[in-house]
Parts: sequence; C-alpha cells; structure tokens
Amino acid sequence: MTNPTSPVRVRYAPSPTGIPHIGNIRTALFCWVLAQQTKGEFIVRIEDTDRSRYDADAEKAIFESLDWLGLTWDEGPGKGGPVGPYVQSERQQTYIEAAHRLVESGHAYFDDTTPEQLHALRERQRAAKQPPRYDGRGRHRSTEEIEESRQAGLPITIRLKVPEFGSVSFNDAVRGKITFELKELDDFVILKSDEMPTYHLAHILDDKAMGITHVIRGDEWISSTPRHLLIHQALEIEPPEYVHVPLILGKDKSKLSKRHGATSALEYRDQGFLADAVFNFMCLLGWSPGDDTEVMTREEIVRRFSIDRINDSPATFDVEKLEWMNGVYIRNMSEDELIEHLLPFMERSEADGGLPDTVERPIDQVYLKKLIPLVHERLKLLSEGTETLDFFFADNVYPAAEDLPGRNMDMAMTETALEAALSLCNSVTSFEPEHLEAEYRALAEKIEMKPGQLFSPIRVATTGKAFAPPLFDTMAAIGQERCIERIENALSIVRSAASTSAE
RNA sequence: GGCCCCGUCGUCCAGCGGUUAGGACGCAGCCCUUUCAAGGCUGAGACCGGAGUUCGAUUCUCCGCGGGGCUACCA
Repeated sequence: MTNPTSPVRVRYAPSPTGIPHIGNIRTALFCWVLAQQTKGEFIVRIEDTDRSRYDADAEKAIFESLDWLGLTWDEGPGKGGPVGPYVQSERQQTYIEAAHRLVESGHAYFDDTTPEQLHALRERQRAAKQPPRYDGRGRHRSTEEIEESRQAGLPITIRLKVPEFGSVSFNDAVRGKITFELKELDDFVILKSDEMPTYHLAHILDDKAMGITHVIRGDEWISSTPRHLLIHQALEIEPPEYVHVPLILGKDKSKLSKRHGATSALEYRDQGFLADAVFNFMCLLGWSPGDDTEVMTREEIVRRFSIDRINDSPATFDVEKLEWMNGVYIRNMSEDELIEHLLPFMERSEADGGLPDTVERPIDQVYLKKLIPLVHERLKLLSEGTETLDFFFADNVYPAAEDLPGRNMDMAMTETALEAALSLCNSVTSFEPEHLEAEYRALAEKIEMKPGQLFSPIRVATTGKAFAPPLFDTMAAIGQERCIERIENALSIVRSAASTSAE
C-alpha cells in the first residue's frame, strides 16, 4: 500500500507491565513519523486493563522513553485531547456497556465456567492430543443458570460468539491479504470477571472512539486480528488499516525481552547513546528508504518514510552498528553540543562512571573545551568521555611499570628514554605542541631511538594509558608542570621496578 | 501439535525475471601515522532445499526444511 496522503490518526498503546523495549518503542517511532509526514496526530493511550500486572515504574518509563526520543504526542496522558481519557482503566464503563450490548444483540454471552474448569478442559484436550480451546459450553447456559452462578459468587465473563464456519481475511498494509479459518478460533473472552475488558475489546472501542485510521503494531498481533475483525462485525463498525510491523529479535532470534540484556531505550540513553542516533538506527530496523542512505536526519526520515517499504522479515538488533552510528552522530556534533552532552556523564560520581570524585565539580568548561578537539573523533559513546579524558583532570597518574616500555624496549631503555624526556621537559622553552614535537623528535635522534620508542613511555607516563590522543597536544594541555611531575613519577616507578627485579 | 508470519553475506538493508548479486556495521590486510581513533584503499563473506512456470529464476507458484509469533479471564 502506498502512503496515506490525508492526515492519519495513529496511536501508541503500550501496556504498563514492564519497561518498554526498543522493539515496542519502534512501533511508536513509525507511528510518530507517519503522523509527522501526513500532518496527522500521534496519540498515546495507556492500556492498563490488566490490574494484576500494572507497574507504575513501567508507565513512567514509557513516557520517559518517548520524551527522550523526541516522540512528542498530540493527544494522550499529560496532554489531554478531545477524545480522552487516554487511559483505559478510566474508560471502563464504555467497555462494559459495549459488552452488554453485544450480549443483547446475540453476538456474545455470559459464561460462568470457572478457571478450574477451564484448566481441566485443557488438560483433557492435551491428553487427547486435541488443540486446547474453549468448547463453547457457556452458549448453552440459561439466564437463570448464570444468575444462580452470579449469586453463588462464581466469576462471570462475557465471551464473543465465534461462527463455526467460514473465514475472515484482511489486507495487511505490509503483508497483503491474510486469511484465517473461523473454525480455528474459539469463543474468546471480551469482558473479564473483574469487569475489565480484554485487549481485544478495549482497543477496538478506543480506536474507534479516537478516530484511529491506522493501527500500527507488532507482528505478534497478526494471529489475533481475526478476533478483532469479528468484534468489528458484531459492533457493525469499520476496521482501521492494519500495519503489522516485523518484530525485533534478540541475538538468539527470539522476540526481544529482558533476558536479552539492554533492551529499553532508557538503558541506551544511560550508556551514552544519543537519542538522534537511536532514532535513526531504529528506523532502519525494518525499514529503509530504498537506497543506500543510512545516516538521516529526522526530517529526512519523515520525508522519505513509507509504509510499503516496511520490511516483511524480523530484524536482529546489532549494538555494534548502533555504536558506529552513535560515533557518526558525535562526530557530526559541534564542540559545544558535545560538551553539553558529555558533562552529565563526566560529572556523575566516580562510582557511576564519572570523573574521580577528587576532581572539582562543576567541571572546568573552558579547560574541557580545549580538550574536545583531541578526543572528539575518538568517542563512540558519551559515557566514554570519562576514561578518555580523566588524566587531563587528575592530579597525577600511576602507570604500572610493565606498561611503560614501548614495543621492543626493556626497562633500562625505558629509563633512559624517560630520563632524557624529563630533562628536555624541564628545559624546553615553549610548550606549544609543534615546538614540543620538533624538540622531542630531535631528542629521539640524539639518543638514537626511534621516535615511537621515545614517545611511548612518555605517553604512558603522562596519561597513564597506552592509547591516548596525540602526544604533544596532550602534553600541552596537561601543562609543563604536571608533565614534569608525571615523568618524574614514572621514572621512580621504573627505577623501583628495576631494583626489585635486580634483587 | 494446530494456525499464522518470515527466510539474500555473521548482522542491518538494496534487489522487485536477464546484475561480475550492491551498500553499511563488524572482520582481515594495506596506506596514513608517535599510540588509539578518524579517514582512504583492498579482501573474505549470502540468495535454505527440491520441484515446477519460463528462453531464463535470488526474484513467480507449490512442497519440504528452518526460524519466529499466537494458541490466557496477558497485552
């Protein structure tokens, strides 16, 4: 199907039973994009009809995830709108009324079968190698019998009467025509015994009341769509367009869930991923613009998105590619933007991955700004700012002796290198990077070492790390005084290692 | 088990009857280079299988096989 040209009304209708994972959030993303493209409305509705599984933290995480990704909603909780409330538990009465109306019109009936009886029935079917399904026994209960059960305190549900023969089919926007045989379906519950509706009933009533034009949801709903069609028929209303998007799978190829590690958008935020990168990346999971373009702005995605380019097959989430894309987004940022994003991570407590607690907060932004060019293109995650920059802020660094020698160097050679480096560091007249480089290259030649051999111990001595930004820029940023201190420090580490091994 | 969906490099995506099957991530090598990145170049790497249809199938159909989803008074 081609994209709608008139404004759509689409909704993201999560149920607050767990932290929403990215597979789930991605459908919200597609909804949002389509709403933007058609100048329609994106609606958020909370489906909290399962009171036993309700989780307030999950509900909070839903809104936080949407906020973080910039998926602003036009109508919904906290926002209001003309067809609210946007929380199902607050709409209970409409579901009850509709369910009763369906009973009156003969499309549904009261059922007093207990959970125990249902369980026993399934056991029997399983034993007989029959598919487990409700046998429709409630169809034959009289009004009096139901009333008796009600008086006796038995749980009463309302089930939809599913025709025994025939078939239903619908045209899915991404998969085409899908048909189901009615004989495969049993009479399913539409109103639970606590008078809360099931998803099947509730979402249809709400989507209708809210004027939803396109139901964009995960693949896992395809098999219950015939039920939804049946309810539409019984209610004599037109179903919306169905857009079933493929699932996102974990590494083991099963539907994404908690056991797949980081799966919530919020976890990615906390790990130092950028919302724009995650947005971009997730759009590409199950959709592509049709050419090789991958890095796209939101505007470009909104402009180019189309339902008929949504993929048929499920995608596996690949964090490594996300990390690469995050790096691209970081590199495309201005220095000031990067600082703004980096600060919250660096200013966290040391235990939470921030700079050492001994470093004064707030962080010296003027100094930080000087350092950014040295690390900008090296960062993949915002959280890496700390380890990439910590030695610039620390008073001193304490490398291990065995880390100080460069390739093909022994301790004696390392000591020689550091001694020469220290002496030059003391006497050098300018601490500008270019000047330092010239001086140190000359020094290498003088002491008959390869530049790399001389530079390696200095790098480790001044940064505490074998991998660091360009040496002379780094030294200049650290400053002459601290460089001298650090090289002296490294020298004593080497010497004490030498004397220890000599004994 | 039944029903439904899906099946192109390890992963994401392109291909929509005729291509040396393309790009990206990752991987390997080379270049650049004081390390690490970034960047450039090169390379390895895929049409699940079998029947059809067709002059010709990765592409269409069917059957297998494989994976996934659903099979609740959960969504």
